[in-house]
Amino acid sequence: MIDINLIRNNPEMVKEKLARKEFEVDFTTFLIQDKRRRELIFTTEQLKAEKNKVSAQIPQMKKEGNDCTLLFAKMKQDSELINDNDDKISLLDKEIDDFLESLPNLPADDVVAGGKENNAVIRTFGSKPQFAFEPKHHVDIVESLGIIDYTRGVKLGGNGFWIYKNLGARLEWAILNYFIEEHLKDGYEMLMVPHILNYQCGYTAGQFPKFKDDVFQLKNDENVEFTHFILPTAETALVNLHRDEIIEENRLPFKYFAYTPCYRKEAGSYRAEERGMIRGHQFNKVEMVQYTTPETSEAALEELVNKAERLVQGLGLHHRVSKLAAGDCSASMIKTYDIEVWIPSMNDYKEVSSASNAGDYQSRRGNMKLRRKDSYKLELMHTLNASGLATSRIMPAIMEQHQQEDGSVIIPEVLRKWLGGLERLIPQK
RNA sequence: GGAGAGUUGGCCGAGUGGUCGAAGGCGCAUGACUGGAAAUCAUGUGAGCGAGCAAUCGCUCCGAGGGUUCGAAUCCCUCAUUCUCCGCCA
Repeated sequence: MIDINLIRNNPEMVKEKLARKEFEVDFTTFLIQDKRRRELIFTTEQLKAEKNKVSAQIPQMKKEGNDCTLLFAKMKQDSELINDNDDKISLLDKEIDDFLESLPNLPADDVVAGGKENNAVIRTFGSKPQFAFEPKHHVDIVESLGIIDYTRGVKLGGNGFWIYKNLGARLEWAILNYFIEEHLKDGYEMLMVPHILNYQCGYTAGQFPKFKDDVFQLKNDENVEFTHFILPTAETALVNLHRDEIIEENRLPFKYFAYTPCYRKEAGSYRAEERGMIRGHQFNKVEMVQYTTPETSEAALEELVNKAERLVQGLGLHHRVSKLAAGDCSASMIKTYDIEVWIPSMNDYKEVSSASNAGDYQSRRGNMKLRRKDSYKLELMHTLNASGLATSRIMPAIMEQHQQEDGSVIIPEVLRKWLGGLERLIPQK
């Protein structure tokens, strides 16, 4: 949610910034409704003040034995008028809220306008591996190594699921261990969170109501709207930890991370080129989240993207970092960096981490505040998140970038301690 | 799944229809006292919304939502949640 006062005071500026996110708005109706709402509140509150005043006199009058019948009749009328007005106000509230929550966050000033085509690569690590042989697709590699079972995954869960088996499961776990260990070194607090979340979590994160059909919804009664869903990313949980809380300024920043599987419907997004584990209904991810003061969130974003990048570097994978154009940032975010790893078979870079600053957008939706040390004033916190990392793109990248002519795959050094020192995966007969 | 008891301000806790945004205590802040601290004393100490340049004023909020009433923290209904006991279970 963006600040309603920004729109009241400077609708043109907000309109211009949203346009950079390729979002067209017209504030005419909103501004009229907002004005009407405030007028209604003003007159209704005057009525209430009068009512309260009279109410306070009633015990005294009764004590003195006065007849209150006429007074009660008038009070009843006033109460009905107040109720009518309150109904009108809540209707306006709802319309205004619906409108406000449909607006994406404003992009940062240093984020360029436009869509995906305006994303800018800001740095690159390593270079595209050159193969003296015909490199294989990761699906063929993992099958020949016997570390992923697609067929049986589909048998159990349907299209979009797979099974890590044997050294595949251990490699996946090693990757996650590696991420966890690095985050602990950096002083991030590890959390294990519920995988089933209530609706409000999706709302605070900025994913609902717009993207509520992208998650697996849970409900026991066909006739009611769902109240819970399976988390699509740990961000949805982590960003709700401090919902409806006030945090003393000097306790910030909070730095958390959590490993969870991520469950997504990914309806209709399948393409042949994304075969394998590039896009599944369930994938593993370690997610980082920070809660900061407004003035430190910029620096926190750089810290997060650097952390994520170091993880990819540690695995020796060629990748690049892009700063997204406004229109390619997700709705809640003011600025986003993507880390994309090179997938030879796709001849393309695929996202392994997205590091974003949500500013106060999520905090406003979730009512998350900080109290200033000196002034005791309340302010909205800033929230940031970054994957660190998703394995579903990392595993293919390792398979393809580290593949050898004999069909084996070199295991990155940093992972070996969790695999009993194993240096390479060998094809099964 | 069944039965019972709770949910009040940063925390503890009183309050069962009327002047209660809410006693009392703790904590915290400021001041006095002190060489300094402790103790003590005094004063202050929630959030949201609306009006106002501001000082300030008004409205709303006692788990959430609805209802009864002139009037609800207090009565009724629904839901959430915590605790205790019983049952079932990985």
